[in-house]
Amino acid sequence: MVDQIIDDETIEEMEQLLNVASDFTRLKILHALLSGEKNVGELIEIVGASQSLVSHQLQVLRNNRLVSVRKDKTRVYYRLDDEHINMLFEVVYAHVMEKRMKKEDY
Amino acid sequence: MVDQIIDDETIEEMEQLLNVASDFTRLKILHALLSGEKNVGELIEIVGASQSLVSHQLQVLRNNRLVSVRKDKTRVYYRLDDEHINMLFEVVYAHVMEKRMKKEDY
DNA sequence: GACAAATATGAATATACGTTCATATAATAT
DNA sequence: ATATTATATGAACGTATATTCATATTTGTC
Repeated sequence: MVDQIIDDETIEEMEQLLNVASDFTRLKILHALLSGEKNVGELIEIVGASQSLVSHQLQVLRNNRLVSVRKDKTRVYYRLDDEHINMLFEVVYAHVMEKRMKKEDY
Repeated sequence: MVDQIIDDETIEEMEQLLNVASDFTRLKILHALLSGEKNVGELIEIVGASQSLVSHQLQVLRNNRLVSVRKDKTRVYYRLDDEHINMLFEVVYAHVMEKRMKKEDY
């Protein structure tokens, strides 16, 4: 399926998505959202980063449409806007685990 | 499966993998290798980047064990060292395609 | 050994970006 | 209206890294 020719524009878009995903703070946010929507305060708590940092990174996730927003009074709730994020997590997680195995029997 | 608690060390390793994958040149190299092993000269041709750049990026892929190496006389052949790369490609590709659909009916 | 071809490596540069700090905005409550 | 809570935003800084240029290394051939 993917072992066809992929044009450069598509590769660039793939690069873009992977770039957004390849940050510790954003990964923690995405992971937190796997179990359902959370507001910013909750995310700050779970991720363990500063308010400003979490807010900035949420902006990045928003701009790239990985998350969508819902406002309720003063709270802002974020949730995953993409079913593929789950699969992305699965694949990357599986990779990391396998590499860990291989390392053990060096 | 992944909607469990994932410790920070694992997240860091996921970040690391995604970082390696999130580069245009490296993505093109990985994509070229999906169809089978290639030597450096062939990769330079396919990717359309300079000899130095391809060689540098191959080093990054090597260091992170995404590719493995085989030498034959003066040629060096690279191939994917991981079955998950295929799946990673599939997932990211699917994501990009879906986002493209959604954009069309803005 | 000298030379050529294939690949790797090191230094230098420029740019992108993650994080912090300070401040702004928006909504609610008193 | 003021104060408070929740969230967003802008500037500044430091660091990581992609790319280029020049040079080194390795292997094979003459």
